[in-house]
Amino acid sequence: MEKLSKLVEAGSNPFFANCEQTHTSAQVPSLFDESTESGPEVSVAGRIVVFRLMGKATFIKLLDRDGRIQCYVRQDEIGEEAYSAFKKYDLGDFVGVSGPLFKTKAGEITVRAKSVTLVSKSMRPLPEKWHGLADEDQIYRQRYLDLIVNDRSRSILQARSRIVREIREHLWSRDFLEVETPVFQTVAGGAAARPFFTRSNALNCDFSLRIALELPLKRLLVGGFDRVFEIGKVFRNEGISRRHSPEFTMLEVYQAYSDYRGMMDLFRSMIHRICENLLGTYDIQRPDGDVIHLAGSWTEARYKDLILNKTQDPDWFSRSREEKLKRATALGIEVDPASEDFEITNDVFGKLIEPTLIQPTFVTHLPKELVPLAKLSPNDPSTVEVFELCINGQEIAPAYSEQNDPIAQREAFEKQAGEEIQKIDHDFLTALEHGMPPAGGMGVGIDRLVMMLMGTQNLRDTILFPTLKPRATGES
RNA sequence: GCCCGAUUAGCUCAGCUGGCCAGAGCAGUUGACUCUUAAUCAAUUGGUCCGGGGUUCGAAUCCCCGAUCGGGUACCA
Repeated sequence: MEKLSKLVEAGSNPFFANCEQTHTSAQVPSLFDESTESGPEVSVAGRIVVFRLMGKATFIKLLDRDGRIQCYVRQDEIGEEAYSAFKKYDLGDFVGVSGPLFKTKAGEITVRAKSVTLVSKSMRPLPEKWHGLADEDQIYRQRYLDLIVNDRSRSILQARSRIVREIREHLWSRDFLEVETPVFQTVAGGAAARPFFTRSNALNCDFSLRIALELPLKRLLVGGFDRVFEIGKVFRNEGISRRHSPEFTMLEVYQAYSDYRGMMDLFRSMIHRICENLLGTYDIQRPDGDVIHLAGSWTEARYKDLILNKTQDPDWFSRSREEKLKRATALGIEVDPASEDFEITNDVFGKLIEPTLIQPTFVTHLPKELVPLAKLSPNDPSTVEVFELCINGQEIAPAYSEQNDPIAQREAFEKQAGEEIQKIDHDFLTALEHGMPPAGGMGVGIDRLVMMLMGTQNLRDTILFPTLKPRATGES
């Protein structure tokens, strides 16, 4: 603060200044010619994150969008007056540095400053340079500080953006149309979750925020857009945890004249593309040391077989509700005693099987009660034509052969609405009655996908600004 | 929602069997230093020990209430 007013008194307000950036920290090393031990003149710019002053010469490091670049500033090269002004710069200030390249004794390619310009002053100190910022609350509340000092956070969040870009390019290249559908919905459908509500003054009515993208996208199938996808935020007013965020990003894809098996190929090829173009590996290291192998064609397993295998009970599915309840409890899981038959079985799946599916596994033939929007399996009408892809012990992507029979769809909705207090989207049913082509559809939780690919343990590490409780008072 | 844990300088943390002034490193400030890599060396500033109440001659430390955060758990096809 005092420094700033001194600067202004001295007639140089840094906030009026700007500078050139011809290259980034990542581009500079490739410009250096090892044979001549020299490089061209460059202009780099960034925030000072290292400041090592040694009398009449100083090393600084600038942080730009690609990382860090070292600069060497000498009094005899920028002049006495400029150097004494430079010495007053602080960690955290933004500067531009221009000059040729050289290699230090330690072998680091460095910009030898011919000029240094202060372009923005930092009036608050940076977090500790060695330990970085560790306070989790502050990491999320002041993400900008986290990004400055914690390289891991930077790379995860940059990777997220690049992953989404690969997904888009993959789908574009297969002639999918990217669309945007409404966040405000009169009936929040396509999933079962408590919605958030908001109000329109102009229309004098209440809206839910969407909990899924599904129903509007299927209307587009009816309308003849037979390959569509959307990447967007959905909102669920439920608990927050390491794996749950109230707003999160979904990809939903619908492809007519395909089915859930087509979605398998689509998703696998998408992940393989990311491995190849971005990660440079098909093996993902988990924090616990396990490795997820994404190469190849991935395992398939029937829901029923997984259950029978886990319960070690060949008669599981013919047992009574009470008997299942007893046995599930004996396996060491908590089950709501009021649960329906299929819910008990699904608790066994969710609590005992899913967490163990670290390697990619397509779980197929789910019981129809769990999935009201999918087609029944022709061979076994108690199951549906779907897969639930589990990787990293989490459900990453469910996909269906989408239900396009309006009568069957209405029945499934009514059954669901009877159990839970849920409204039926009648307009969607009307749309189905106009005819929807057979289609495969898939939903992908982008945040969880990034979590898996980046090997992080907390969903919030993949979200730039996670939802937090507002600060009670004042500012720091 | 419930159960555990945490909260001390701008940041990272120590101190917690109740007892001389609440400490260190980094950052800041002042000085020395023309190849540093957590630069080094010397000096120095900085505290509502999360808030409130209680026990006690005495509380950062023990007890109660509250706030915030984290972990687990529940809800979430």
